Amino acid sequence: MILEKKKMFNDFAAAKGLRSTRQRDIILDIFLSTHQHISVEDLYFKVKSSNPGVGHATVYRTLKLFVECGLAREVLFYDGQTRYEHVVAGEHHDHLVCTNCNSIVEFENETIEMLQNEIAARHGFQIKGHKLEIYGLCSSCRRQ
Amino acid sequence: MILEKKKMFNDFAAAKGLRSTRQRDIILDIFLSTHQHISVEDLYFKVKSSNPGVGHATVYRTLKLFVECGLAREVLFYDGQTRYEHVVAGEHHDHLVCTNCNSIVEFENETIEMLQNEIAARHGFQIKGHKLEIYGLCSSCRRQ
DNA sequence: ATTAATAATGAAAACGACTATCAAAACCAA
DNA sequence: TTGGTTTTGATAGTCGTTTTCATTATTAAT
Ligand SMILES: [Mn+2]
Ligand SMILES: [Mn+2]
Ligand SMILES: [Zn+2]
Ligand SMILES: [Zn+2]
Repeated sequence: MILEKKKMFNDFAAAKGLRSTRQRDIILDIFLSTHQHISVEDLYFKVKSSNPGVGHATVYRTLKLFVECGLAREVLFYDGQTRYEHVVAGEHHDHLVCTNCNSIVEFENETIEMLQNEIAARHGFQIKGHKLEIYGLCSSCRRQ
Repeated sequence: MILEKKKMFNDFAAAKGLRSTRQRDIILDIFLSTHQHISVEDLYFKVKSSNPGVGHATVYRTLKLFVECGLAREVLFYDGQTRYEHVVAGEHHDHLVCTNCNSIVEFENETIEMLQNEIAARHGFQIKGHKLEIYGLCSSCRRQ
């Protein structure tokens, strides 16, 4: 799984004529070891803790490469920070976001996806992507 | 319609113990005269053109009051600017956004709204709001 | 009307996430 | 090795927005 993704990035880099660097390897390793919607800042701190030399800008730059090669997806939940999540091949999901504790639940809904296609078609749009987020209070925040 | 909305704001302000100011009246007038998803910057320039004295910060502050009182809704389409649109009582819509020319088409879909409620209920969420944006190429941008 | 308390304003500075710059370092093909 | 090219990281800059704070306006009480 992880090796597979590393290969994915290496192939992408090779095809693009990118050089192989220690920094990109480190950032990929650490990104692959994280779960769910990590902010650039958090990833940067994780990287720094084991590799103090790595710079801010490199983390930003490298995450964009991950998106370009299909390893990561940019997610924005309006706390003003860009987050990245892992792309799982053939999978797509949207998010329930708790406005109190910021916890996130992922969900999939075929019907909604289908309806979106219909809506786009009806308006002559060629869909490139979409963003569906449901905001509210998660079950544990409701109780308190 | 416009008088109704002005009353709405006045009532809100009174209930909140806000003072009535020339600036807030001006900004409300001009906001009510605009259409669809205006950015703070654009509204600020509109305000300035007839009332050069009004400050940047006041426009930002006042728009937040409009949202709080239910007159306006914040919309973010990821060009990095916050936009505001008019709230029409009892109406809700989502957006198709052209990634090429930035044009926006509004749509409503009962089924999707219903499915969102189901999804939230299934996960124990109490919905506060949602955001559904479909990104793609509009019909005229497709042709070119 | 005058006053006094307090809220609102606007110019300017600060903020925060991100991007650009650029000299130094790393990479890699020859 | 060498040398051309890419990448890096410190730092400065950008941009939308928020904060600060001295000044001004509003309002309720006199
Ligand atoms: Mn997710
Ligand atoms: Mn709209
Ligand atoms: Zn919660
Ligand atoms: Zn278009």
